[in-house]
Amino acid sequence: MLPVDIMIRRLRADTSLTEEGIAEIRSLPIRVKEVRPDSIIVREGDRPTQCCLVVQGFACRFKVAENGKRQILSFHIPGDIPDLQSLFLGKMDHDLATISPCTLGFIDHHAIDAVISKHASIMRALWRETLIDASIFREWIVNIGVRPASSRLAHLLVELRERMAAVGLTKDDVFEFPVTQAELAEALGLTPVPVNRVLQEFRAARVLDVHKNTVTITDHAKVMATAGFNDTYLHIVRNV
Amino acid sequence: MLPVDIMIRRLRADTSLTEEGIAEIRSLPIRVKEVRPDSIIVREGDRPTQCCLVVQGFACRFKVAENGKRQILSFHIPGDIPDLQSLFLGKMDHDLATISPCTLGFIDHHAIDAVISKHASIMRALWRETLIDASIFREWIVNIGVRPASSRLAHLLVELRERMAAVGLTKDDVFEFPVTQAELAEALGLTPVPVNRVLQEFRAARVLDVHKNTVTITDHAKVMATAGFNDTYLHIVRNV
DNA sequence: CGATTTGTTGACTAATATCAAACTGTGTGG
DNA sequence: CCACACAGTTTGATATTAGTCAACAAATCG
Repeated sequence: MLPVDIMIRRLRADTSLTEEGIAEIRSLPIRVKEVRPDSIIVREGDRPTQCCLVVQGFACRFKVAENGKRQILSFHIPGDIPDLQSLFLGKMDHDLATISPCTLGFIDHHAIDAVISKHASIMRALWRETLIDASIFREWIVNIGVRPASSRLAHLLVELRERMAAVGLTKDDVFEFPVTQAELAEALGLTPVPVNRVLQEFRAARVLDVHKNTVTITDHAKVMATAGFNDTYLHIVRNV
Repeated sequence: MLPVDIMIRRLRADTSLTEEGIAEIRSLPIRVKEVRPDSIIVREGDRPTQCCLVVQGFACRFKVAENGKRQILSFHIPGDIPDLQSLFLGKMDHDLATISPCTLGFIDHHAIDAVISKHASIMRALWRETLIDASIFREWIVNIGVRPASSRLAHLLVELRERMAAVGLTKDDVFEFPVTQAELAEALGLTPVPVNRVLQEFRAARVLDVHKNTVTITDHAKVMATAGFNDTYLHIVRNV
């Protein structure tokens, strides 16, 4: 599979994308790079001239607050373009980093500019991606704002399951998740101790298991109920 | 001032917007409506065919979680188009409501579609607005995730001050803020009791005062420090 | 195989939530 | 103009959740 294929697999969910548009995306020049885990890709304050496509592996965006605490803002899986917003927001307001070893594809802003000017269907599909990105942030605000620790964790894991499934990266209810408990804590507005305790409860109750970089959802109904999960916010279009 | 002027005042911050584009925006058909406080404008699950411009007053977006708790996702001030995302995300994933009495302007999706297809500069300016919206969500995740109650409150109020200032709605360090303590709590992932206590501390320390729908920032330096505020995420372009 | 990171555990603390009541201010109708 | 109603704010007491600290165990990596 070519690097660009994962991007197309994602964008195809947007039915307004034409075959001509897809062909155009295929012609985008992408510089592929292998990157070690825990490497910073773009830093707060940078003015990127390119966007980064996650081809393989996990990445995340984060901010470090004035009190030194790090907040993870999002996890990114293959098919995501986590810094697409840099196309129109000159300066990065947060960092982008790898979590696991990653294959990344870099696409110049001016190349993207050229295809969106030429093909309204691509413009729409990419704009839509940034809107879904925002929708996920909203759900994270709800998650951190009003849900107790166990629901937060369940919600995050179900969200990842759904997003991984949408690009074909799940096997039933098992998916790769190379994220430490400390990172989970930073994403959920918790500390590692309660994260560990909730994970153990889930394991003991045979609800789900996070082990060896892999999430296994055992009791699907229970996880969804604990999470209070409603997938509307992911705006996933199922091609029926 | 025409309803559309507040929108233009906002979009002018985006320097890529041409005079021709501004003329085009002026020609957009806008249906103006006066709306009572605490009215729902669009509901989760709706499929809007129009966008809503806040001309006067305060609005907010929120979600109600499965446990019945309401999380306010954003506050909206004149010049904002809080449901602009509905242009490309068919179904609303949250509610939009007024907080104070509001003047709202409704613009049909197809009218917006028409101007963005015709004028790339308008497309960019509007896309950019949705990206700033997302950037503010990110900062809210940080705010709720890692900051203590007093910083959260200070941060929210400074953000509003900056955004109000950007559309000329502040008078020195005083601005209108018709939001109850209970609503503040819902926006900050807190409950009304600690919100009240923090506000009293700020008042006693002559740092800031929230009274009669008005925020008065008394000790600017102290508020900024307490908030750990860095305005990068607002992506405000100052026309020097 | 030792070094380092990650996960686990227990005891204790701190922050915020919860509950319930009282108070204040504002607007309304008699 | 006053009494009342109502929304919003303030207060105190207590409960609960999650944080902190520190030590150890297990897994992973060169």
